[in-house]
Amino acid sequence: MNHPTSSCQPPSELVSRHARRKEARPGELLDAALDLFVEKGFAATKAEEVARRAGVSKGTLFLYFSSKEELFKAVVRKNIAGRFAEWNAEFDAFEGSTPDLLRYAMTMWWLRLGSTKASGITKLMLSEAHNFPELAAFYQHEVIQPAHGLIRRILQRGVDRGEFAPIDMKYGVYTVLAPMLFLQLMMHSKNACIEPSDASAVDPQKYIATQLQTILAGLCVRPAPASLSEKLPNA
Amino acid sequence: MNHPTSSCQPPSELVSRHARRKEARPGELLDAALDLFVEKGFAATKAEEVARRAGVSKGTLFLYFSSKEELFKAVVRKNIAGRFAEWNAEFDAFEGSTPDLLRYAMTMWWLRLGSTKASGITKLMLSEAHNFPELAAFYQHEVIQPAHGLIRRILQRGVDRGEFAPIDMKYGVYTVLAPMLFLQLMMHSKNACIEPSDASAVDPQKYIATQLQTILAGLCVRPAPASLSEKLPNA
DNA sequence: TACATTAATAACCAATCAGTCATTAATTTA
DNA sequence: TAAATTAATGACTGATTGGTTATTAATGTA
Repeated sequence: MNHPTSSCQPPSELVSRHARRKEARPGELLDAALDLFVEKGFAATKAEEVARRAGVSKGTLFLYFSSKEELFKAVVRKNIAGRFAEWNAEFDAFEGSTPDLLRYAMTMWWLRLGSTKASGITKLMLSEAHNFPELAAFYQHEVIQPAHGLIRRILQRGVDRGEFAPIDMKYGVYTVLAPMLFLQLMMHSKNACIEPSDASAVDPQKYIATQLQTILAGLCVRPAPASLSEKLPNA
Repeated sequence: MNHPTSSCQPPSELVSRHARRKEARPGELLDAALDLFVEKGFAATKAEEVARRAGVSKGTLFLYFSSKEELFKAVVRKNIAGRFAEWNAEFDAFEGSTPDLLRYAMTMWWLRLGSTKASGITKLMLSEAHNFPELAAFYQHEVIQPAHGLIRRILQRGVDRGEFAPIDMKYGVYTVLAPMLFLQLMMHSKNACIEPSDASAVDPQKYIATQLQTILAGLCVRPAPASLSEKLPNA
């Protein structure tokens, strides 16, 4: 009766250190792992530290995840990869114009992923892919490809409906992805190494709005809402 | 007479393993270290591997550099930090218009740094700064601050001469820096994790040219080439 | 040639850390 | 309550690796 099914962090010594909570452990371990992976990277995160943060011993971690790499994959699945199906369905069901769909998609991306801890995974993969080829392959297959596919389908929808000019899809996808990538890197480099220590941060919402404007100006076939890219004559 | 002062890598067993080449060692070690740091990151690069690539034993490495961190600092000094004085002087002596100076600066950056191995240091610092605070501080002081200063002086020159509209310097510096950062990240992420495996690379020269176009359009006070930033009415 | 100097080596040490396993104890079942 | 089950532990192992040091040998000098 007094066993702590609902308390995430056992207050102190009130709860036995051997409390059995089979259902809650994996989720708690995954949350702790996300925190630490994003904060310190994959290689630099110690299994024991993840366990400690989740309130269990290292042995328990390996009871639920067979290795550190499997733990990482589970983190990626829970926070990123596992959501593409839902997003695809959502975008398929979208009724409005494709410019609106793109605006909606980037806004949702920011709210659901970009602004959360999980977006730190991007920076992590960028730098550690080389040292962990199996994780890189997993990430490529479970995240990069679905993401590109999703953006490509949005752009294709615009072309098919005559809203966007026909374009080289490869570059189109990049145009959308690049500012998202940059924003994530800014967010997860607080301490130094991009900004001089006294700089104040960029406002993400404003940055996204500006980028969207530019992207749509480049894509749209319409009266070209202030078509920028065509009239930069000098040099 | 036959002692190998000029051969970088002793061909094979022809040269004694104890060959004494005090002058050449540091340079060779620095080159090997740059290769490996850029390829695998700081933490993942093993001291012994650096030594082996330079053709010496691990002991010899620590004879010339007191620790792995000092080795890294020396690499940064040689390849990046040590060049700012020269660049500052060069830009001070520049005679032409400030748009031309900016074009010149970004082109030179690409030729002398951006396109070289050394540009991989940027990605490395971005991801490992958190785990090595002393290196982060060093890099901040020796690279980030001089770089921002250099760009700021170029922009200020433009403002002072009436070529650029007065701007918030902080944002101006970012506008110049962001595409350089992005290009470096693209270059040093060949394998995966940004591009889907079948994508072909972006052309850096073209990318820089395009970015310069956009940046100058935004900065110049001239016929105000379609002043963008003022007419973004909707949220 | 004998001796001194020092560049270079390789065996070694101590710390770190992913993953294992014998043991403990919470819970269930009889 | 006693036996059986299994969640959880933490001491342990083996591999890795930054850094040290006693030894070796190349070079200079008398």
